[in-house]
Amino acid sequence: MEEALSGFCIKGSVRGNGNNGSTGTGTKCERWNPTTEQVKVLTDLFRSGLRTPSTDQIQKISTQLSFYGKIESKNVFYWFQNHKARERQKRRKVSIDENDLISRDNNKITSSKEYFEVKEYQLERVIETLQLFPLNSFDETDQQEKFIFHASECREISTFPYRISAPEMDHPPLDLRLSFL
Amino acid sequence: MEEALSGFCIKGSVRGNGNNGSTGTGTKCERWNPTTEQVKVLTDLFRSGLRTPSTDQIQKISTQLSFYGKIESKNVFYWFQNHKARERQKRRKVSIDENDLISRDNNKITSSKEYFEVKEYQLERVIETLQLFPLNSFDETDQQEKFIFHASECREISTFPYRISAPEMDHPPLDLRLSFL
DNA sequence: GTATTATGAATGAACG
DNA sequence: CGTTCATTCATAATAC
Repeated sequence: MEEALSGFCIKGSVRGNGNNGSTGTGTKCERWNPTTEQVKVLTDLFRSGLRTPSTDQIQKISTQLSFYGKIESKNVFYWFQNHKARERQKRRKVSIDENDLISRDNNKITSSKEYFEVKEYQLERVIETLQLFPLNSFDETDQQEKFIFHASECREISTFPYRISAPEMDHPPLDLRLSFL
Repeated sequence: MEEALSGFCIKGSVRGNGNNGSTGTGTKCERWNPTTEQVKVLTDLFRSGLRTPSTDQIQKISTQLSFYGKIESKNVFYWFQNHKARERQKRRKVSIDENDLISRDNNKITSSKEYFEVKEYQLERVIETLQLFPLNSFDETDQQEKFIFHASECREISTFPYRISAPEMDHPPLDLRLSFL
């Protein structure tokens, strides 16, 4: 793969007050580019029910996939994270889109336009072909679906959950003379 | 100060009062997007040893950082939580990726691939005399903001956000027999 | 060559 | 606190 050495990320953070510091670092960060075989294996694993592989699993997968090309554990990690997230995202969108037609009488919403992938079937936990992980590989219980509807937006937490009133003092005296502290 | 070079960041980050005014169901409350300065200050505080700021400190920090842009106490709180957690995670897992490749040939590959490892900024010097705004008298001089500043450019962070602590035996048989492939 | 899409990577927010 | 979710950013790949 040729290197189009032009990849310098510009995180143009435009803000009212923002003054982007110097970002003139042409750091070339190359991201992992999975091979076809790697993607295939990962996809199969995913379809087999693996959603959130453990560290151990990730390492094993990474090791195996390294045979097909350069890869790191983090790539596997991210891959699963993204894949899972995007599947949900897609399902959610479809669901919302079809939300008008659905009737409470039939819970089958297979009329989605993208159900090809969305359906994904309820992977059963019996994947003999993937004996790689004898452990609780598929304990994700993704079907649980977690009804975190969050109002679709984002919860506006007025009082955020931190209550550090306790004299934790896990940090040194910290002179923190920040002129304000 | 030159202006933000990039015209990107289309994410209409209205940093007003969360009033996006998105027509329709646009009740989207965006998440905090720290400015470069804010990140810098927070990073400095963290590097100075602050790990779990008290409520009071959070308040003060937030107040000060609000000068650079919209920010809330909860943002500061979360920032420290995330930063601390991720630092730890990164450190726990380092180069297990190579661990497998380098077979037990007693041949330590140390610079063959991009499987770099942790940046290893073992600072954590707990500077008691921290100054929030390092005008120029910041104690440390070495590890300034080489790579830890992953907010404005290509972050070449190698480690990934999940812990791997398993002593991990060499490399077991690995029954990844995806025969169906 | 430019616009769009797909997706790797990053991180704020929040859960358990 | 460690882990997970959701959203966003950046870029390789691809369409136009």
